[in-house]
Amino acid sequence: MSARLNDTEACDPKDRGQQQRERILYAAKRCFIDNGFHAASMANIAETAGISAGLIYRYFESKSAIVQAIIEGQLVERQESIASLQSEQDLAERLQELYRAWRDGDASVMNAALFLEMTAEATRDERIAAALANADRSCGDQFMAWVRKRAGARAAFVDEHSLRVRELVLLAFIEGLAVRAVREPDYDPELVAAAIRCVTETLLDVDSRSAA
Amino acid sequence: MSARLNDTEACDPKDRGQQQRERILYAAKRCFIDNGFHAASMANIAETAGISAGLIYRYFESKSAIVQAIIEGQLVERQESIASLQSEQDLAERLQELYRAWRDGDASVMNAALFLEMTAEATRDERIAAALANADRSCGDQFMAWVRKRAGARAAFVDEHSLRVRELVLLAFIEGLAVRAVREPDYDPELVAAAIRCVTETLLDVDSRSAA
Amino acid sequence: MSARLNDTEACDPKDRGQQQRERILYAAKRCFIDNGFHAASMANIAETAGISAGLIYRYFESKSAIVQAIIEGQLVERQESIASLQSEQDLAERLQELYRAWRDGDASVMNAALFLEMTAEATRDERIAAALANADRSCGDQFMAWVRKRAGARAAFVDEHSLRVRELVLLAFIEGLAVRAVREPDYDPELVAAAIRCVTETLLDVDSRSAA
Amino acid sequence: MSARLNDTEACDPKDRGQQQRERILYAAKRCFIDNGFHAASMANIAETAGISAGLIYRYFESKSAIVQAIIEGQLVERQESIASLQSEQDLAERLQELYRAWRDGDASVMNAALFLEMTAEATRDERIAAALANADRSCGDQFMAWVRKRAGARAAFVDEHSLRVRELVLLAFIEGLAVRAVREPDYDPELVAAAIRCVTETLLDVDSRSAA
DNA sequence: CATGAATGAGACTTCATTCAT
DNA sequence: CATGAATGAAGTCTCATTCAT
Repeated sequence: MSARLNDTEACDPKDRGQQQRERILYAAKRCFIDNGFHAASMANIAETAGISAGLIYRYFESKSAIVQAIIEGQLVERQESIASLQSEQDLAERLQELYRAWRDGDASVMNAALFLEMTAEATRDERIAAALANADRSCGDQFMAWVRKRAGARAAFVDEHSLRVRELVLLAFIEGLAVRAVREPDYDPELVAAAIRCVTETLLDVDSRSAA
Repeated sequence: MSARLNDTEACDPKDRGQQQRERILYAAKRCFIDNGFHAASMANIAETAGISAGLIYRYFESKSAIVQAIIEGQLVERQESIASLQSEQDLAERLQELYRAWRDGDASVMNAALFLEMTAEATRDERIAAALANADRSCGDQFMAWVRKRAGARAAFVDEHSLRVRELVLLAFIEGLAVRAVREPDYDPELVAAAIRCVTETLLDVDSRSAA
Repeated sequence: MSARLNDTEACDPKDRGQQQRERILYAAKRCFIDNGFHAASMANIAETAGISAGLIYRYFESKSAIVQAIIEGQLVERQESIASLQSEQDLAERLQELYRAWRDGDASVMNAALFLEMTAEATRDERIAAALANADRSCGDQFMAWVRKRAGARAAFVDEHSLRVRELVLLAFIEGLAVRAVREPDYDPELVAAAIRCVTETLLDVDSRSAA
Repeated sequence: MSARLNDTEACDPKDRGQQQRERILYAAKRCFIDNGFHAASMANIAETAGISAGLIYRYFESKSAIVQAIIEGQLVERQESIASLQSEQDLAERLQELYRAWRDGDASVMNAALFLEMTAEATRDERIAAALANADRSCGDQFMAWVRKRAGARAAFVDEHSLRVRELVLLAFIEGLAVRAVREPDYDPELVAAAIRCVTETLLDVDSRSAA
C-alpha cells in the first residue's frame, strides 16, 4: 500500500473522497463485467478496490447506488461524445469505435454485457430505471439537435415525426450492436462497418427519406 | 399442459419425463420473466410447476441447465417462426408482434429483459454462449435463405455480401428493439411501426440498394 | 440427536412442523432472556434449538415474527389464567405466583426482563405493538368481566368509570411488579404479598370505593 | 448548552472536559429516546452532539459507559424532584407530569421505553444493575422520609412495615405507568389522573389504612 | 418416483472501535 | 485535542442443493 504506487498520492486532501469513489467505481465495473451484476458481491468489489467491504458504504449507499453512479458516469461520456460530433462520416466512425469498445470490453468505457445487464436490471430496480431513462432522454435530445443542425447546414428541411423515427431506428440499431457484440464476437470488421454505413447513410439522407 | 394431464395419468409412460421437463421449463420461463433470472429461486419454479423443489433435480442438473434448455427451446420457436414467413409485409407485421411481446412480457415468447440477461450471461457461461451462437447462426442462415427466395421470386439479383450486411442490420435493429422495449416502454406504437417499416423497406428493397 | 431423547419422537408426522416451531420458540425465549432481545442473534437461537440458522426461516418469517409468536403464546396463557380465576383471594394468590415467576425467570412462563424489552420494542416495531395491544385489550376485557361477575355475586353495583380506573390501577401495579422484580430481586416475599393484598383489597372493595 | 459556548471558547479551562461529557450525554439521551438503546449508533450520537465519532472515546470508555452515566444522572434528577416535594396533592400532580413525560418522550426527563430498556439491560449488565439498585434505594429512602414527615405534620403515627408496603405499592404503580404509557399511549388523561388520585389518596391516608 | 426438511455457504449491510493525521 | 477514514466482526436473511423418508 505504498503511497506512490496505486494509492492516494498524498496530495490534495480535499478530494480524497472523490478518489475513493472512483476507485470503487472502477473496481465495481471490473467485477460486474467479469462476474455479472448479481454474481459480483460487495466483498468482491471491496477486494478488487483493495479496501474493506464496510468502507464501500461510506461512499455509496448500496450496491444499486454504485450502478446508478456508473450509469451517470456513462451519461457524461456519451454527452461529451455527442457534443463533439462533426460530420455524418464522423458519426459512422464513432459508431465503429463504440462497437469495438463494446466487443473488447474495456472496463474504462462501457462494456456491452454490462450495458445489457443494466438495462435488464432496470426492469426490477426503479432507481436504475430512472437513471437510465434520464440518460436516454438527455442523449436523445442532444442527438436530435445535432441532426437538425446538420440538416440545416445543408438547407434541408426535416419534419419532426421523421426525425423521431430516425432517432428510434438509429438508437435501436446501435443498441442492437451491443447485443451482436456479445452474441457474435467474431464478425468481420468490414461487415460491421458496412452495416453502420448502411444505417447512417440511410438515416441521414434527409431529402430522399423525409416522406417515409 | 392440458387440463387432463396435470397429474400422474398413466398414458404413454415413455415420455412422462419429457412432460415433466416441459412443465418445469414453462414454469421457469414464467418465473424468470416475472422475477428476473437471478431473483427467481428454484423453490419459486417448483411451486409454479406444482412439484417439489427436489424433484427438479431429477430432470435438470442445475439451475443453469434450465436456462440452456430454455435457450434451445427458443431456437426451435424462432426457426418455426421464420419458416412460416411469407411476404415482406408479413415480416414487418411479425416484427411488430415481436416488439409487443418483448415489451409486454408475454410468457409464451421470450421477454426482452430475459433476452438481455441471457445474452449477458453468455459472456460468463460458455455453454450458454455456445447455445446462443448456434441458435443465431441457424436462424440467420434460414433468414438469408428466405430473403434469397423472395428476391428470386421477383427475379432480382442480390449479391452475397450485400445480403450479409442486410442481415446484420436487421438483426441488430431487432435486438435493439428489445433494449428499447425495456428502456422506454412507452413509445407510441405508431412510431415503432414506422421505424420497423423504415428498416424492412430499406433492407428488402433489393434493387435500389444492392450497390450499398 | 437420538430420536427418543430431545428430538422428534418419530410419531405423528403431521405436526412435526408444530414441534419445530415450539422448539424454536423455546430456544428463542431462553436466548432473549439470557442475552437480551437485540443481543440474541438468530445464529444463537438456532444453535440453542439445535438446528441450522437458515431453517428458522422455514418456520418464522423474521426475528420479529418470533417475538410476535411468543407474545401470542403468552396471550393464551394469560387468558387461561384469567378464565380460571375464582375468588378475590385467588386473585391475590395468582399475582404472587406471577411475581415469583417474573423474579425467577422461568423460561416457560413470562420473564420480567423479556416482558419489559418486548414492551420497549413495541415502540419501534409496529407489528409487535399491534400484537401487544391486541393481547392487552383482550385480557383487559376478560378481566373486567370477571370483576363485574364477582360484584354481581355480592349484589353490589359498580359503575363503568370506576371499573376502568380500577382496571388501570391494577394493571399498572402488576406491570410495575415486573419492573420491581428486575430492579430489586431481593424483596422480602412477605412485603410483596402485603403490597398485593393492599392493592387487591382496595380495588375490589366495591362498595366503599365506588364513589372514588 | 448555552448558545455562547457551543464551541471551544477558552473560559474556565478546568472543566472543559465536563462540558464535553454533558454535551455527549445529552445527545445520547436524545438518540436513545428517538431510536432505542441498541439502534442508536455512536455515529448518531456524535452527530447529534456535533462532534466526531472518535472523540467520544476520549470521554467515555464505551457505549455502555454512556448508559451508566445517564442512569447516574437520572438519579440526581429524581432526588431533586423528591426533595422539592410538598403536599400530597403536589405528589399527585408530579405523577401526572411524570406520566406525560413518559408517554410523550420529553428529552429532558427519561422516556418510558428507554426506562424499560435500561431496566431490562440491568439483567445482563452488572454495573447497570448496581447503578439502578443504588438509585432506587436512595430515592426510596428519601421518599419514605418525606412520607414520615408528612405524617408527623398531621400528628399521625405510621409504623415501619406499613410504610414499606406503601412505598412498594406506589413505586410499582409508578413504574407500571411507564409500561402503560408505552403499551396503550391513548388513555383518556382523566382516567390516568383518576387512577393516580386513587393510589395516592389510598396510600397517604395514614389513619384509616394503617392497620392493613 | 416424489417430497420437503435441512444444510451451509454466502449475500448485503451496520457499527463499535481504532489510529494516522 | 480532534477528526473521520478505515477495519473487521457480526447481524439478518436467502437459496441452490441434498437426502432420509
